[in-house]
Amino acid sequence: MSTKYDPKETEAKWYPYWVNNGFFEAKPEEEKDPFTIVIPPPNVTGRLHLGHAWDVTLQDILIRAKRMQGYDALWLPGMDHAGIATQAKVEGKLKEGGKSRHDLGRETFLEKSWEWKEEYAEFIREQWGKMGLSLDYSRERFTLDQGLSEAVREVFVRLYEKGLIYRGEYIINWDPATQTALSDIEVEYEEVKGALYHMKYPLVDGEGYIEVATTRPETMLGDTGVAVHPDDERYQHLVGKKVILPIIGREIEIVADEYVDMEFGSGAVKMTPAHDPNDFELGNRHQLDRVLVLDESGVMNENAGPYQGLDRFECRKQIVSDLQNDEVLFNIEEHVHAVGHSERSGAVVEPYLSTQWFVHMQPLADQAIKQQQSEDNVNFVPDRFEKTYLHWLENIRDWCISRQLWWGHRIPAWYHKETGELYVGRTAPEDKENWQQDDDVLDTWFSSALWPFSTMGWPDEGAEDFNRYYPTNVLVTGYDIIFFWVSRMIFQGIEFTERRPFEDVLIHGLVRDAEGRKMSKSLGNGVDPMDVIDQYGADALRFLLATGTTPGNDLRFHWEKVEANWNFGNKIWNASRFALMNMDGLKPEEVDISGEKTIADRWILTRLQETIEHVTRLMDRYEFGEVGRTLYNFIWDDVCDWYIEMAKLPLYGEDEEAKATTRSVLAYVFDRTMRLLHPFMPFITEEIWQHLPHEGDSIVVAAWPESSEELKDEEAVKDMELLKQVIHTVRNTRAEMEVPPSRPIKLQIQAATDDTLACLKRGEDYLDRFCYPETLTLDTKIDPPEKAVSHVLSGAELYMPLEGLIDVEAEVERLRKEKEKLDKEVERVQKKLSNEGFVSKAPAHVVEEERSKERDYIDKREKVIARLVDLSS
RNA sequence: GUUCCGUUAGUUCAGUGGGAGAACGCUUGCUUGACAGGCAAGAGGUCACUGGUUCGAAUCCAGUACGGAACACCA
Repeated sequence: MSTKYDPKETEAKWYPYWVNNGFFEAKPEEEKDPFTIVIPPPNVTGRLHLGHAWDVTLQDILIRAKRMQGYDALWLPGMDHAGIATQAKVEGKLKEGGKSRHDLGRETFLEKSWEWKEEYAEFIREQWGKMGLSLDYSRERFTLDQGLSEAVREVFVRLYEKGLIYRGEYIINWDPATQTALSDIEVEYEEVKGALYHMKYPLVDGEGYIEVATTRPETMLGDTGVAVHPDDERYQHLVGKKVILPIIGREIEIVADEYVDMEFGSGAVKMTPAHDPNDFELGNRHQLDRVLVLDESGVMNENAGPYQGLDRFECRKQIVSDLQNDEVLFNIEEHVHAVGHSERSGAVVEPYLSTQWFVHMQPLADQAIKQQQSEDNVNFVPDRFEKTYLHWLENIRDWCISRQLWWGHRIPAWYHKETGELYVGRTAPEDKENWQQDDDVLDTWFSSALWPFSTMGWPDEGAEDFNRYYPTNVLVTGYDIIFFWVSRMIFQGIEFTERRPFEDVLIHGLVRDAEGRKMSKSLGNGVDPMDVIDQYGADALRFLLATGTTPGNDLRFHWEKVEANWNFGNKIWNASRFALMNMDGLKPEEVDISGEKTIADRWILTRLQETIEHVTRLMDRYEFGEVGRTLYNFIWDDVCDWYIEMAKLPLYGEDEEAKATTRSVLAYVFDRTMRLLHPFMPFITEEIWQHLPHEGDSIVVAAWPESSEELKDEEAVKDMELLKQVIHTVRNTRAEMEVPPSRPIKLQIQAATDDTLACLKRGEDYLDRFCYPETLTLDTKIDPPEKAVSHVLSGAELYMPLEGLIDVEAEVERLRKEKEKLDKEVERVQKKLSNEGFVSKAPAHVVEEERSKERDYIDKREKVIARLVDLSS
């Protein structure tokens, strides 16, 4: 074994071994309770980023721990076809060859898209492998698989038959770049410095004009009315009259509606029912015409009169300039407002009148809210995200689900070629030559909403996996997709399986760069997890991601932190090397810790039991950061810095029996520790575990450690406390007085009681090894030597005669300071204890603790004072 | 505008009603038979501010300031 840990070699070795042996496969036939997680399916568009890496690391930790804890653990992998994103990529590739999807035709384009999918799916699997994920590949799914597509059709048809899916002409969010409709949540609003353009529309009867304002002047071409508030005295006399729309010359009516805010602007609003959702509704109430002035690519159409053929932004410039010349537009005011952009293409989204398919959300949302109020609610971790979720449901709006794309689930609706009759069904009508299927596909999220059950065989409710593994136990995802995905899985799960699709939702944040900025392509500050793995290994990356934060919070990525975690791996590696070198081919059946053990043996075994308990408890509460810290400190501080150093005594000694026991303890402790750490750092723990005396084929399927009361030893813990204190004090004194270990000192320790003396005697060998004394005197009564440095510990006094080195004055000064410190402590404790409220109201054990501190401080102070008297005499 | 989150050591973050913690960085000393990517010993904090509850508040409550997020927006 090399003195440096090389993750590359180790990590490449174990993953194929795990997969080929089927360790990750769920086994429904086994007499175990199932535990299920479905992966949030990544888009097949490309590389996994650090956000994915974080998400899957948390899931892998959970599923590995549960597998070891004896569950039939299923972690189901899969990918999402990602309609818009993938189609855009494939189209981009075609464009390089100077072609559009229309040149290819629907079928050929889909063939190309499937090729893309196969290529990238393999790429993603490779990345999963590098991360070390314990996914059950035998159950891998893709949202466009036959089974999942069947589920999509089933859901569509059932919702349609229930009246919860409808088709109609409404204002939707239109992305002119990708030329498809979007749902409300696929639009991101950004504050933009724009302008408010004030215009005058002249009255038909020539009696002046009415003033209106807009942020999108080009839409005026589609105006079909002007609205004022019915109570607005300025305009009451104008209601019912008509104005002439400049440029177009259309006569449009002034209507009264309570929607209008009298305080804003002039109190009169131009109405563009084909290009604004509010205007659309208001237009319905007043039977206003709907005039579309834009085509699907964002270019002005034939209704735009002289502006036909101009791009929408070009048109805006032009129209502003023209209207200014005509003095229709008389004022331009700076105005900051939120402009919607397509989440995918980044293009400015147009509210656009269009015929689309929608899900009627209210009944589904009501069901989900009701479920959340019941005992079988979804447990959000941290729970504050439940509020986010409920707030969204309570303000639900209908979901536009049709997309003008080819890559996706085609809407199972057919129109009769002659009669135009609509048919919705699981399969095409029998006389399908007379019918034309709807060209559109469904929103990608429509299929991912079914993911927890469509992947398990639903709608076949007799499917084995569906019955065994659904509902799933926990879903892990980022807070940024609660609306997109989590909430939709919940309401669809309730509607179609009558159950919540998962018990818990573990929410994490975003990975940010070292400065706290979001990682983005435009900033170029993204970090590729595969680069991190290449440099430091997957274990280091995983440990960083698992321990970097608390649930729900964002995580900053620092390379230094990855490096620190690599160091941790290296530390484990070297500690294990030490253990293995001393184990000398110990066989599993030879591991025997029943013999007589040293203080260090008993102490480390106690610490191990505490660590097992603590880690197990924290895992169930998803406190991975705390687990990580607990293991880090146990391994580095307790095992490496103390236990290994102490174990060297018997290991390098002559007592074969003691040696054998310590070897066994080493084997025992390392085995349990590797298992506890395995979910976090699967590769290095497997590598080491395989070298240790072990039974079984892999640590992946080894049992989770259980703590044992019999191995806890309070006496050893007490002994260690005192010994560590003594050793620390001596080291400290040596460092301060600049006495190197090579220069032995006389060390005298006076124990306050026989018990303490016995304890020191038990640990004499350790004191000998760690304090480098020339002579070591232990007694209950010691004559303080002259010119010695002294330290008062709880229960013992330490004397180190340092002739020639000690400066009596400095020593007196140090002791004075020590006394002052103790004075303050005594004062503080006594103040607390003299407070009647404290003594009567605080819990008894807290009061007793303070009393015991008081005794200890007073005792120490007396001894310091006595020492001062000695030195000054 | 509503809701939520954050403010703790130089930096990144834990903690959470009973005397402030880790990692990294910094200082000093060590080629101690696993590891110098190591070991040992240190320095470093009015836990943002103001009130309140409590015997006791960094921790709970209210407000303020600053930073961030989500949702909703009046053309």
